[in-house]
Amino acid sequence: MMAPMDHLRDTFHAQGRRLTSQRRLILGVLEECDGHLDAEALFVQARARDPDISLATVYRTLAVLKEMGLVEEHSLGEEHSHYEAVHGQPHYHFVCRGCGEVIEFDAPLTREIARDVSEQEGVCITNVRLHLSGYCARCQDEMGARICNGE
Amino acid sequence: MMAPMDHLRDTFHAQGRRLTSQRRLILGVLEECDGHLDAEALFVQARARDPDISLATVYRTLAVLKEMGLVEEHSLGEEHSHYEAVHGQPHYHFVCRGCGEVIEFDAPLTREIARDVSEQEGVCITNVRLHLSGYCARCQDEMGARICNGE
DNA sequence: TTGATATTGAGAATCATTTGCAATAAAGGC
DNA sequence: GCCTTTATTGCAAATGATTCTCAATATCAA
Repeated sequence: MMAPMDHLRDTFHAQGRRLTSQRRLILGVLEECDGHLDAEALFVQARARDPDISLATVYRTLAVLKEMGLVEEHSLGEEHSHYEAVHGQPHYHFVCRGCGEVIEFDAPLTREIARDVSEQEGVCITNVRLHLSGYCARCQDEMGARICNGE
Repeated sequence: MMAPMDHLRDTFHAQGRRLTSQRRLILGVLEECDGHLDAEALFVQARARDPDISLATVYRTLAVLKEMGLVEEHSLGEEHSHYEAVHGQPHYHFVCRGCGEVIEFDAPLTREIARDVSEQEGVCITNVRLHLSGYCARCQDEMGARICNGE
């Protein structure tokens, strides 16, 4: 049971890669739980459906998917990386320092910034990452709405 | 030989911390070579002046300085962290994927973005990180100015 | 000077991620 | 379908960055 024309397989073949059940699975998990999973969480999810899959394969597959542009890697919480299936619109992240919640948003102004920097510095920009952190509404309540402007 | 009023010492004492020769040294190195050193490079520089200093101390000191707001940590090249002494103006980074050069710039528009997101999502933002990557002018020349909009 | 304790150096420990290698399984040709 | 080639996998060992343990040391207040 697979799509009439197997895009995915073709995408892989176009680069001399093979579409394996593990790769399909990992990409699938990443698309369903569309949040921002780290390698370990992804591994757990994947292993639920294929008990034999290995963590090394998760990492290797993530590297491949990233190289193919199907997945993005984020260094959100400072520590280890999180991965997310690429869907379309560019978007950025806010991470709550309290509870870790991730909020995605778009900010058209970044394109303007990129253009400015590109002109002023003579560089060409292939990637923009904007990462805000602070406290979400809920966490602000819980702590009495103080804080809000220091670090 | 130290400043008439030893600000630094006071800053440390105000937080129940001690100002040691190692801490002074590390902060010094970080301020002189004002680039973006990683822990290892910093360690090498520091050891040139104090052969007994340990890598663990470098990490510990960086953590302390970061906590005190005297130093910022960046995850520039994806891999390991780089550190930079905080001077004043907020600023962001462009990293060349070719040669690794880091260009700093300011972008007042980020404040606008932060304000927007803050309002729309009800969050409070304590930190903004903007990280551009691409190819610097030199690297573009070397590769024939192609590329410039993929990845 | 002295005592209390924050900090250090050295090395072991940890964590995330990568790699070597033999076994396995896609894709292509028959 | 059956074979062949070789990309991919699983496992375990290796790596690299960072953190921790602990006894020894140095800073600072009294």
